[in-house]
Amino acid sequence: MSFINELNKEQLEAVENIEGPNMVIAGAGSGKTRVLTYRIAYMIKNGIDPFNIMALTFTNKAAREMTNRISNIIGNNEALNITMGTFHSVFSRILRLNADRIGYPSNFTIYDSQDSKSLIKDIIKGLNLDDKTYNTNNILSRISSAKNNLISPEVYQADSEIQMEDKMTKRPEIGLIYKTYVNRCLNAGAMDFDDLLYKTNVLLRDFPDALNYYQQKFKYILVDEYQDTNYAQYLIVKKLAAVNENICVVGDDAQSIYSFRGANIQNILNFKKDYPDFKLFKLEQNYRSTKNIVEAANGVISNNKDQIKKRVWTNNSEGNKINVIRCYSDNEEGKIITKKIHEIINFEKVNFNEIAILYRTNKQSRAFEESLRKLNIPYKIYGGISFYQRKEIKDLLAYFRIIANNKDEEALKRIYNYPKRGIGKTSYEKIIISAHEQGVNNWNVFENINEYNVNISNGAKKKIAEFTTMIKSFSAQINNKDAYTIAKDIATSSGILKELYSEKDKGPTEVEKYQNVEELLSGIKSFVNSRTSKESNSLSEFMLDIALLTNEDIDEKSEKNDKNHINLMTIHSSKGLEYKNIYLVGLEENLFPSQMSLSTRKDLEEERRLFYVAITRAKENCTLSYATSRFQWGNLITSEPSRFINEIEPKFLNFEENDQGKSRSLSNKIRQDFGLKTNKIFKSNSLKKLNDLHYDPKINETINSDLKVGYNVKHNRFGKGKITSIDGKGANQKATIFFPHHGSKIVLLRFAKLKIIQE
DNA sequence: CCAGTACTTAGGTTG
DNA sequence: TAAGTACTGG
Repeated sequence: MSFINELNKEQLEAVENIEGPNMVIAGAGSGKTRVLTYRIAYMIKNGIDPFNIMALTFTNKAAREMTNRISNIIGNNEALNITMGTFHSVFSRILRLNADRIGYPSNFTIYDSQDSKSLIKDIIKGLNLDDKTYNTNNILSRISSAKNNLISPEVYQADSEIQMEDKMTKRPEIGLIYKTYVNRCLNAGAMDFDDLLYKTNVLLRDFPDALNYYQQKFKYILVDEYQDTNYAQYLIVKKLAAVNENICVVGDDAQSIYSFRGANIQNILNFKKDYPDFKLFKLEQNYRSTKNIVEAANGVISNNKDQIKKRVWTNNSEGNKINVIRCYSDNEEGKIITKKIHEIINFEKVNFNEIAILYRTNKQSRAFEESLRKLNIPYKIYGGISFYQRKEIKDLLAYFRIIANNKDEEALKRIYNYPKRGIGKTSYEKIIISAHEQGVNNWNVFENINEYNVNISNGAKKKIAEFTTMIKSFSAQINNKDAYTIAKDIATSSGILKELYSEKDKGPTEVEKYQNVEELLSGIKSFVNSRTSKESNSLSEFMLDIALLTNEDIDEKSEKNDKNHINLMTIHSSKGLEYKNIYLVGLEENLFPSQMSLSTRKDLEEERRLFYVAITRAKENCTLSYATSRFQWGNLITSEPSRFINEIEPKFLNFEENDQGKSRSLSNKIRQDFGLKTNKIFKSNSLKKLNDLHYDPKINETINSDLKVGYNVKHNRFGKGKITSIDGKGANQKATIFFPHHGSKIVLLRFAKLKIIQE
């Protein structure tokens, strides 16, 4: 293998030490992926059977890319025999093989977080608890963190410390909710994301033969992004590696950004306790970024107390300073950044795919999306709602789910009356109550509606019988027909296709829904075509890890996957990626760092690591921007620049003038801003005050100064009308408009998108 | 049971 | 703002 000249000394050592416990601490841009791929290729070249290797990655995409790269290095398809993927996907497969041992059917459903939330909401309602004290999201994250720490409902309810915490927050029944939730999932033959890790631990704990089998099988274990593993993941790895101790973990404590998901930075710090004779390799040379970027990032991260000692350095050129741009509003930020991008594309001939806009929260993408569209710059938004999460897709999938697994309660809830078939919510609720009284699954009552004494009309009972007959007839066929044939049948017989087809003329959203369903069906068709004769092409097979796929996984497979676009994503999803030009936007206090992270050092340090991750994505140019005002839930809030800008040494920064308002934004004035601290949040009732003081006509383009009394305008909802008066100033400006069909209305100009009609 | 409407409330990152 | 829920009258 000719890799020796492609690796530096430390990298080479990390590649060649394949026995025993190893930890690779890999600074940003230090060639971590290269080390991992070469290491695995080296193992295979040295006679290790790929079937004995397990490599756990952070995303499915990373796993696919690594498999390809290894194949290229070793020159054959052996890499396909490595067990490689995310924790969730690898262990969901193992769980399916062993499902009967832990009381699950092998075709168990995987509940996504929508399903989990909906179930928890149900339980809270069923227990007659106040849904404000028992906030669904809070409860779910509490349950999730219990599972990630392998705390069972019984332990949860018995643990005095936990009980104390819940009493303090006046939610003593969380334990009961947790217990009910677990039972309902078991009853429905469903696992949520956390169960995939939790139940794997149960399997390895309670079934020594299974543990032994997988210990023998996975003689070599590699874990990427180890800093982002949680306790449940840690323990799985520890158990599997216990016999052979050929374990290699790779990570960077400075890039740990998933504690909200239970990730425990201690896992990386504790490695030496579990494996006292471990070897440590530090990759500190950064090959990605310029000196300015590397050193600016080092300075920022040094503000954190908890970290492994290392000094990331680079031989690359000094490069440009980091630009800082001030904007007046979120919309202006969108326009200015987009304009900058437009310029480098046109004048510096930068390719679209060398550019990324990174933000803290998904909703920030909107302003950029709009401006990019106006300038005709192709872009792709990563993350956001996955294809499989769309309502129309989930509805059809719910049919597939319940056909594969009749007990899937969340699927039943979605579709018992979709499309409308005359089974009302009241009837459904009566059935649930009856099922709970009898201690059976909801489906049991559905399929035997006449045997249970449920007080609903005979008409409704008849509809229910028709519905269950349909589902059962499909269930009977599911293993005899290929996925596409049966999926198409279901889409037709259920009435979904007809329903969506008939709504198509309502508007573009409806057309899109129909197209999405068509796309799902054609995806199933190509799934069927791609299967060899040895592989199952059933619908159940297709459904196996649908819940674990992200948009990126889907795009990757699709042929129209055109990479020539600029990239928009959250900082979290930018992990592991690099771009020549990074635009890091929304650098404001309370947004980044997020308001929720301000109360503890631990949370704030994680935000700082997130900031560190963000700037180290940049190879050559990094631009930071912030807006001094921003719309949030219909209210305008003012904001101060993020403290993180201040944490970069000034010698690395270049405060750029915002050329949309040169006269207003002198760089020394920007610096003054940094002295200010807390944000003032203006709620609706104090909006007036704000407008009188701060209003800038350029703040929001929707305010149309061209409007005058007497103009004929068109309103989205009310149609044509005539302006009879305009009053108020700035953002509070409103018009009274007379609409022939709706009478006189007063509208806020900043919300009403009025079009002037030329007479 | 259903459709249209008024009201409420959302804290953020993901497999 | 936007999404989801509760209410109301057909």
